[in-house]
Amino acid sequence: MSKRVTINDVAQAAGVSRQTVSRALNDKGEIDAGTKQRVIDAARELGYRPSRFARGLVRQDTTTIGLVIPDLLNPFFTEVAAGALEAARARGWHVIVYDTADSVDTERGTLEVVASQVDAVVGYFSLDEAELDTHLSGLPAVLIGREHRTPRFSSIRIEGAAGVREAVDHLFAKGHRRIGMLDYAGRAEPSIRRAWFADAMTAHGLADDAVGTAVQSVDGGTEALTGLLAQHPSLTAVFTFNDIIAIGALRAARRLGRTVPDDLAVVGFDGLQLGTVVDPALTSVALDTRRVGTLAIEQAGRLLTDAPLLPDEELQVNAVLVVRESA
Amino acid sequence: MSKRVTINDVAQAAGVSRQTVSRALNDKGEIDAGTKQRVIDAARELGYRPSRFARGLVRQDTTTIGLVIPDLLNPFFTEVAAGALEAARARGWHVIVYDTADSVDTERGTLEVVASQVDAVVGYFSLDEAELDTHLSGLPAVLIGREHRTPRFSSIRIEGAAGVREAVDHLFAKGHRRIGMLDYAGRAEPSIRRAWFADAMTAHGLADDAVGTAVQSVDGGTEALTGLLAQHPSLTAVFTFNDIIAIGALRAARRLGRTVPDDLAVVGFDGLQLGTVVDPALTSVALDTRRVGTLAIEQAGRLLTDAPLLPDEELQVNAVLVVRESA
DNA sequence: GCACGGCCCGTGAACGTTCACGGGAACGTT
DNA sequence: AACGTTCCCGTGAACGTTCACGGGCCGTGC
Repeated sequence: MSKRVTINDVAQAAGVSRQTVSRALNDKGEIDAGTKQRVIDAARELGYRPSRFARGLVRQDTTTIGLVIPDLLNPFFTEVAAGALEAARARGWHVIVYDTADSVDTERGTLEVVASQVDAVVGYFSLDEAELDTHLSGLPAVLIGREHRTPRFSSIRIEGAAGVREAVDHLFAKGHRRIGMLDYAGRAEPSIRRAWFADAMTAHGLADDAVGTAVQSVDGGTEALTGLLAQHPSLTAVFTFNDIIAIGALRAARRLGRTVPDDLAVVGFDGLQLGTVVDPALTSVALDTRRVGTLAIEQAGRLLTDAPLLPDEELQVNAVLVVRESA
Repeated sequence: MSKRVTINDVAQAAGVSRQTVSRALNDKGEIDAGTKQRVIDAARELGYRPSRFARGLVRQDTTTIGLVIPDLLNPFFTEVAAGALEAARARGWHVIVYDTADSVDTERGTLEVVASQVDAVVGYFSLDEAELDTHLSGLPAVLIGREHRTPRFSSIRIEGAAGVREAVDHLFAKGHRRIGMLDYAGRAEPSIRRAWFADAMTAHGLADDAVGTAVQSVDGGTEALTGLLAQHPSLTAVFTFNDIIAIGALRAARRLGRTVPDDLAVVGFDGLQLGTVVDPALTSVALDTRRVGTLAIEQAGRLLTDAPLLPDEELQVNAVLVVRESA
């Protein structure tokens, strides 16, 4: 690792001072066209690249955001990340992406280093707020898809009660009376989406007794629906925790000889682009994932400056039913 | 924006010197347990976070890589990005991701700023090497999926001739004689994959005359196959530029009443995970996308240190046929 | 002839942290 | 009593850049 080329090396090579080199390379003006060219040539000749650290130290302008997600290959997080990247690019900000590989330990590890690398952090975290706080040591943070309990944090809420209600309304209107659900198997307690579904069912006076759980994968959805239908053969429709599981359910239905949506209606959650490539296209309670990412970045920006924070009601993304083909 | 809390503020609050604060916060040792705790408390009290710029200036250890891709929502790039993130995490490196939104102007814009933010850059670029060079001003760079012409750059090659040959062999063995192709419509000249296909076809003495082009989307694939089959109804198999287009082709076949693979075999390229969620699962000439990302990061690391670069033959990812259900 | 303004360039200082070094106090050893 | 060790802590310097300021030179106007 040879010695670094500094601005002084360029200055010496061009026969001028530091400041003149700085002026030439930053289009500052107050410099003769001839010497400017001479400096530029010298810089290129020596392979000079300014140190981002030295530059960042004196001008406090560049902002870098950390984006922490459990798994970039999960299409939901991909879409959120894309939204965040777009919003950041519009502001000229930089985004360092951390994939925690669905591991709590990896999450801890990244949190440890993220605090010293970015100006604010945004993302999906699984740790509780107390531990987050100790790891982040005061770093501004925006939690996505999860309520914050302490004023220490800010968060982007996902509100799906109305959307799920819409979905059940839709199924009910189509004549469905036996509707099951495939919940997420990853946590101990039932999900909030499960609660939304229960509310919508009881609102219609329907029995809410056919519920299975699926792990987070297409295969998980396939297995889960197969099991659920074995237990409850009379089901004519099923609502799933998310689109990935729904796509697995689609496959299970086909393998069981049930055509969708005639023999079995399927409604997912998230509204991923992925739902449009399968056949039949997936009906889903859709989230504006791009907006989730955008909001998170926006709020992070507010935290970074003295600008007023986004009001609570804007920090919410509402899911709406998108009817495609599967229901 | 209130004044920044510096290490001196903490030192003053704790009644010690800079250095002692530094020792306490970095677990350096040579410090009394009591004062260490006192410093930590004072730091937390004041909300002190060390400046990454000042720190980076003096210890030259943290490395940051820029990853430039045209579109994170394109599953191929998502997988490459995931591979790169994983490799970077294993090394303790940070990755700033830039999505150029499939726009050459955006690519120019990011190249302009990327040089001053990262230690090396890796990714898919559409600009020619000359322009890349002027924008990057000496920044180490690894080009993915594209040959480098000048020693200025390094690159990761994608070699698919053998894999495509495998695919055609497979189709031939299954009795297919009329095999078409859907090439990429985005560029003026035919793609290299088109050439690989042509070679494989002539090797079997088959006519290579049924070729259409598709834009980069599922819908594009659907339209393109519909058109191709209208022109060449006798086709019994089709090879596509990539999996996205293939999935569109799958849908077109179904709409035309052709069951896959019996009435029409479909073979894609890339081997995306996405190909396993559609039905029938997509047979594809598969790339190890994770390895593409990993290699790029590895080579970037070599460029950054004095370690010897990866030999040419290792900088290549070979596609192999993965037979699933569609052919 | 002199003052003044514009153009071009250089010098000290500052940004906030870590490194290298030195030094005092307490303790034990001879 | 003198000396060496260990433990703990502080001070100058350095990292590489930009900012604020000052100053020389040349041309212009009165």
